[in-house]
Amino acid sequence: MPSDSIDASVRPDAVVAALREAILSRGLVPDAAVTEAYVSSTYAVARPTARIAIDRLVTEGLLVREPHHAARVRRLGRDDIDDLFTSRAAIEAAAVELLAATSTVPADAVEANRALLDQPADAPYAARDIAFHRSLVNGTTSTRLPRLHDLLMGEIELGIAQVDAHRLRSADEVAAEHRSILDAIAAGDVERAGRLARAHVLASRDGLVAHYDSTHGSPHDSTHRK
Amino acid sequence: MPSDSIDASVRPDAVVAALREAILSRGLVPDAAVTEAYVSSTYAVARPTARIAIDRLVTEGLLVREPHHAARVRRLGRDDIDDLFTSRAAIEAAAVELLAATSTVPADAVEANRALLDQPADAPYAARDIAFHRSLVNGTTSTRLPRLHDLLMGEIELGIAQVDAHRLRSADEVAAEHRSILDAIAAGDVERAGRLARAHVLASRDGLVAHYDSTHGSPHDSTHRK
DNA sequence: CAATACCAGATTGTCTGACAATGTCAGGTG
DNA sequence: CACCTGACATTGTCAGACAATCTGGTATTG
Repeated sequence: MPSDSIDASVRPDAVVAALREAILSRGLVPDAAVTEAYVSSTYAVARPTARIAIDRLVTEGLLVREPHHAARVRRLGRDDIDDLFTSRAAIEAAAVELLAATSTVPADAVEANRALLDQPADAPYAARDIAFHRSLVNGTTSTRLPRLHDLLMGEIELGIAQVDAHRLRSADEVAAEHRSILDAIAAGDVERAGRLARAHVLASRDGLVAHYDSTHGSPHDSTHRK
Repeated sequence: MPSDSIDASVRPDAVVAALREAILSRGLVPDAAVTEAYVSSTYAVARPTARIAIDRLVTEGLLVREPHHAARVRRLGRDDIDDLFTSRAAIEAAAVELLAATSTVPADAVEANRALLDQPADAPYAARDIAFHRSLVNGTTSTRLPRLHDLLMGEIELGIAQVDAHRLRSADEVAAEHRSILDAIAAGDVERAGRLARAHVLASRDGLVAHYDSTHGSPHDSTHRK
């Protein structure tokens, strides 16, 4: 009972936000059925409205649905994590290259990275890390790159929640890499900025995938599909 | 769009397809109002169903909507074209690099490129060109890259329809570049394949933008609000 | 005569309630 | 024990209704 903290203006949006929160906080575990009736009664909206909210989360990739079946919370596998971060690396590299081309360092990216260091060393920093990356992409003049990035980040947040990986690397280490990316942008070094950004994201990918393998046992797969 | 909704028997999906067709074929011109009532009566569905269809096209970017206003067919400006192709270049380069890493040449990409050459020289080749690019991205093992690519291509098709640009370059020329990309993939040359793919898409961008400038004269554009 | 207040129409945003289609699963039957 | 059947759960869609909100024009007012 997340209570009815929904007096937002647009109803379906509020429901989407509440549902997303529930999913990402693992209030709804992977494979859990999310029926229209459940959403309808939990958030005190009509079933059509609940249906719309579920629809949106399906297109966001947080829920999956087959015809005439209840939607379920998506379970991300090793290959999904791999794919998500590989795609994300491409987007972020492109964004960072755009920034470097005009030596534009987004102010809130700097701010976000500072916040990352101000945290106590043992605090989970995933949210602040993500904030940094988002502000990088949002700092470009592009409107499509943030759109694509958001799409990926929604699923990635789900993946991070499912692969219960806190602090695979230290916040200091991560922040230092962020710093070097910002430096390359400021220097207008397009090639280096892009390379660093790509490497940074791919390192996260490899860390997560390795962690996934070590916790889920199965050691072989790679580019094979299920 | 064709990303997940494979069941065409679903009403809203059918309406979405029909509406998209109408928009891309310019049956609905830019800035034309698309009210729920219009969709409802035109396609003989209830208003809620029409609303859902409009919703989807808004998230696809073909329609724009402000609260309490009718949705309108999106008008793409110079900056939009630029942004779309720049983002697309990043996606396609990433896809082609994935293919080259395993020297995987998608069979239907070869086929699509052959079809491009078999066309009479003066025929519009936009559809076949797009088919080639789609099959490249779909040929990867990634599931997210095609999703992102589709999102961009939907808007890009709209842009190509709006900027009435037939054959800025000859089909032969385009097919030759495709050929060299396929060669690089077959050779497993990741760097070269990515570079060629990026250049190929950016060349299209520059051609379209130049054409836009020459036909629309004024260097201003984008969504005009009052 | 100009500026403002206000009213009517259009359109969206959401609800209630209903019904058919489809998929699931437990029980009964041979 | 395999198989059929029918109740149940859930989705997919519809119809109609009503309040909220925006637009544009008209009437009121200074």
